[in-house]
Parts: sequence; structure tokens; C-alpha cells
Amino acid sequence: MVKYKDEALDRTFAALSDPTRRALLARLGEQDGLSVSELAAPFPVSLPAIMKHLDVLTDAGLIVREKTGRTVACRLTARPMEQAMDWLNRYAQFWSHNLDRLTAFVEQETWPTQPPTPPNAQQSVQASRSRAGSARRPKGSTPPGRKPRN
Amino acid sequence: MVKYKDEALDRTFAALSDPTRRALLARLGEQDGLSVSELAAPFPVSLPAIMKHLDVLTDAGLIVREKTGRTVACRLTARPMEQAMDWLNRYAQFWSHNLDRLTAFVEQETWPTQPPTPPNAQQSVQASRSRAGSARRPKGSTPPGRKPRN
DNA sequence: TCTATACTAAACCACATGGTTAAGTATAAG
DNA sequence: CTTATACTTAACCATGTGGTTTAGTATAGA
Repeated sequence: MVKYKDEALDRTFAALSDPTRRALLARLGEQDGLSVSELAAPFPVSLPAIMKHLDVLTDAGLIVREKTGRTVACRLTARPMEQAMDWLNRYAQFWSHNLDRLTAFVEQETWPTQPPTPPNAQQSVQASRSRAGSARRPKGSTPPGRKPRN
Repeated sequence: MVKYKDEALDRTFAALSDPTRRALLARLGEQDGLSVSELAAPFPVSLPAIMKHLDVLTDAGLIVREKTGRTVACRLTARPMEQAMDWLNRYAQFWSHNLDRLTAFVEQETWPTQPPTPPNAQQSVQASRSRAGSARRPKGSTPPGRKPRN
């Protein structure tokens, strides 16, 4: 099973879904090893906001941070983006209508089409985005469901 | 400016950040044109939950839906994923250390490194993920900020 | 030693997300 | 015409997100 890769893809794509984080990555592409303050300077948001974005990028493995004295240098990494590209390449092959390659490719079983199952460990900590299982409703709250129209 | 492409990238990467949605796309890669019920059948969540995921995929332009009678067929599309691949390819070139190509590439100005600016129209509708500007606090609520440690 | 800088952490907020159940609508089948 | 199926919509919930301000810590510079 490639669930661990799935979680890595979750974080990679989630990290890339925000324009500020893509701009941060692009900035590091121009000039790797910038400090946090240098990275944050052109952005119209506060430094703690940029810090949060860098946290997301670090958790996704897209950057690494190394502290020297009081400054932290941020650098791009390669691995998780390669995995995202792999996924996109597979998608590209689906709609290219090359059915022979497609059939052979699907039968490699490297492509999880079965629905994601939430990890049975760490139920108290939300480990994945899609989660099944009913949420507990506090007493006295109204249950979900559409009210009749009348 | 390529802000419109940026918003499309927002939606594309956000759509891909969820494992259920990626599984839906993979399922359609195996067999295009499945109906909503057929798509939903293997998933352990409710039909409206799958409907919501399909809404996200449709808004991102990754699938199209066409109704025939009472069933809706879902099909993969190509365009937005190509744009996501373009972005990833550029990132790949950054860490491949090809500085000549990198410099020439950056100077094409097709790669927005400047911080994203939220659209000045549609302030009432949240159009982009990163947004500046202070939120209004209700009267009587405590202001943000860390409490002193003592 | 004191001051300044760079970064980190906490607390708050409005809004978004991903699920649920229940009701409603459109269309096909009997 | 009635029933069943496929899908849609509304209302709810817990949690997460992306921002803010304020306080705190670590390190460099004067």
C-alpha cells in the first residue's frame, strides 16, 4: 500500500494550493538560502503569517531550514515535488487516450484508486484530510439535516 | 500579469490536496464517463460528501459533468492539470542547478515571485486564499496577542 | 552590559473544509 | 399514475486555515 505516499501528496498539494506559498517557493528558486526576514520582506502580511506558511512548506518537505546564529536560511528540496509530478504525469497519461499503456500502467497497481481509508491509529489526532466516522454532537444541539420546506 | 492563472492553480492544487478527490480522479482514469453513483459506490462516505468533492473538481476544471436523463456522467479534462505540471516543471528546474537556463527563465517574467495581491473586487466574496486586511472584531471580544507569562 | 535584530510562540478571529442527516427535485421504470 | 432511482440542496458539526497582535527567546552588535 502506498498510504504514506498519499499523506505526502496531501501535504505537497495542500502546500501548493496557496499563492503566498508558491510565491515563497518561487523566490527561493531565484535565490536559494534566503533568511526568513528576507523572504518575508516583500509580502504585505505579518512575519508570523509568513512563519506559518514556512511551517507548512517544511512539513510538506518542500523546504528545509537551517539556523546559523540568529538567522534561519531556507532552501528548496526536490523529493516531494517529484512525487507530485509523478502523480500528475499519471493523470496526463489517462487523458492522452493511450489505452494500451494505460491498461498496462493501471495493472502495475501503483495507482491507488480504492478509496482512502483513515489510519486506524491516532483517531484523536486528525491525520488525514478525508475522514469517515460520525462526529459527536453536543447535547441540545440540533441534528444535521434539511428542515422541511413547508 | 498571470493572476487568473494563479487562481486556477489555487483551485487545481487545492482539489488535489484531498485523497478522496485524487482517488475519484484515478477511478475516472480507469473508466471515464462513470455516473456519480458509480463513482461514489466504493467510498465509505455519504453521497452528498462525494457530491461536494465533485463540486470542487468541477470548479477546478479537472472534470466535466453532463446529465443524461437522471444520471450525470463525469469525465476527465486536461487543461488545468497541464498548468499545474508547468508550475512543477519550473520548480524542478530550480533545484536542478541549471543556472543559465534558470536566469533566462526567470527573466521571461512568466513566473510570479511577487507576493500575491488579493483582488480588489469581490471583497465580500473570498476570492483568493491568501488575504490581507484586518478582520473586524466584535465588541467585547479580547484582542489577539499573547498574554504575558508573568 | 545593554540594545537591536531575528525569530518563535500564544491567543484571538472570521471563514473554509469535509463530513453528517434529512428533505426535495427530476427522471426512469413498472 | 405510482414507485423507485439518481441526484441536489439545506442545515448542522468539529476541525482546520490564514490572518492579526502581543509577548517571549536567542543571538549579534555597540
